[in-house]
Amino acid sequence: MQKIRLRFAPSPTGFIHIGSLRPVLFNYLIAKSLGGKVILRIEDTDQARTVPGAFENLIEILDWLEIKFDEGPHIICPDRSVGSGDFGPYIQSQRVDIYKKYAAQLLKSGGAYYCFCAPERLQKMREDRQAKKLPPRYDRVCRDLDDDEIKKRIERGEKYVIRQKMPLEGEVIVHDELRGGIKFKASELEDHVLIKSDGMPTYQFAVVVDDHLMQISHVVRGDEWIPSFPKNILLYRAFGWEPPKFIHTPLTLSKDGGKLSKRHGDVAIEDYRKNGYLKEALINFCALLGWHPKDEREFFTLAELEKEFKIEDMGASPAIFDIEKLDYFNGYYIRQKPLDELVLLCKPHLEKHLKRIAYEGRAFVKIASDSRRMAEYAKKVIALEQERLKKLSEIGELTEFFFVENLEYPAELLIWKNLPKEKIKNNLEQVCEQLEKIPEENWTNDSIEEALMSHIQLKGGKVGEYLWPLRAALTGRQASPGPFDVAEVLGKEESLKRVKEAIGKL
RNA sequence: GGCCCCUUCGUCUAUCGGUUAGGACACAUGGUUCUCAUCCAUGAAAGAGGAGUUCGACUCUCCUAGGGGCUACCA
Repeated sequence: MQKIRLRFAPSPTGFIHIGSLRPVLFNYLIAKSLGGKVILRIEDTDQARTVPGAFENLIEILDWLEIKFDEGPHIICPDRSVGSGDFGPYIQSQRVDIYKKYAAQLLKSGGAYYCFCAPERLQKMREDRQAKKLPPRYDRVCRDLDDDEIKKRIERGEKYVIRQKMPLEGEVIVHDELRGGIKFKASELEDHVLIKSDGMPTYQFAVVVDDHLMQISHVVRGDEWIPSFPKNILLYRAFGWEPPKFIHTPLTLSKDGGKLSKRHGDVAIEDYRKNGYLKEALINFCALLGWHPKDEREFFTLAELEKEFKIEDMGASPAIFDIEKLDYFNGYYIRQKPLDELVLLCKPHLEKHLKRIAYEGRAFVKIASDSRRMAEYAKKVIALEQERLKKLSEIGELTEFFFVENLEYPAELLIWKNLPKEKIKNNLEQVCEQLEKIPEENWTNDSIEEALMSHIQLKGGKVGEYLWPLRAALTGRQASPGPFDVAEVLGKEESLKRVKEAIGKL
């Protein structure tokens, strides 16, 4: 039986697009669920588009997602997700000799031919044909050059490419695991370039050679490749190779149904990480785009997906990237996080925000400027906001009032349901009195709650008449965690200070 | 223009010829010791259109429409 081997084959042309998450993930999940291997191959045959650092970037982000590869380019750091393997090199620019060898084989068997047409001529030819509403395909002028002429022109130093020789008639039926047979007329196919004039292979040629040599069993790639699918299959046939199974994943579209582009928000996976999305959320969300389990569960960890993923449960229709659902998953996974882990995750975001506050020259509360107690304090603060966080990046803005000393808010914020100012003021004074009575060592949310609630009951007042002004005084906000929790974290001294400030405003 | 892919609530989707068309996000309403959030309950919300096949079609076939992709010596 054939071994299960899948590959992810990105081009190092920049960041990894969020739309590529689906092909990577599905490659990985199919391999894992079938007990196979995943290979990382770098497709850098377009030298002009290759950008420095993109490769490292790629590794870094894949690593972050915890998508590990069994084989791939050897890189220095051994702990990283990419090791090496027996089918290298895994970087296409290092495999040109291999492509040349196979191109020569095809030339000899008549599956390919030399073409000396100048790019300028081709350009013009395409324009002419387009003007005549003809498909702008290569006009095959070099298809039947005789051997002597070819030899002469090569000796003369003319530049050439090698083109694949397509059948002139008949049809090619290719098979996609998701869609079944797809029919193409051979006459619609172009004699496309296999080897460019700089000696580099085109994608079309390199994938076929590499996938065969690397013994890939399933090709999972975006469905933008379907149009060139028959050319790939014809190449396999020309070589007499057995093609792997093909699965074309549907595209991920933007909210308005178009291509996902910068105009609609972030497109790089890296940006999502920067903005406080958890990999768990990204993976869970993405897995459900085009895959669905037999039952109605919807929360899946990577490990669970590795076990449960099935090709049969995949769909072929395109999906819209709905950031609101991603946010929901993100909030869910943030709530699930153990506090210590969450603190670690929030740390860079919080620090960034506090740095900005400091830069603006605003004063911090005592505890926040005490580096010894700060960590413990921040942890308590984060605990209070955990269930309110949708993105890690929100932590700074959300918890600012815990750190800055002078809250700025209008006096009206303290008013609860049109109650007169005097009444609110009086209530806050009562609250203040009650809080004063709680000893420092007994300053916990429970005892604060008990003290205040029994007082309110005694007075026969409505809870909101006391608690809303208290909370507003402590936080300076419309919305926040509850007043007892906030008071406990703030400490007795700071809490009383804020209540008194509020009284002063009224 | 040509070729190809796709089409169930606004969104992600379940249904593999017979269902009150199910779930989730978002939305609305109510409840949970003040607000927000969480959590719970409830509600509104869908088979693009037209022909067939069939006792019966969301499900199969065809046509139309809409959306998307490809059409390079880019991937």
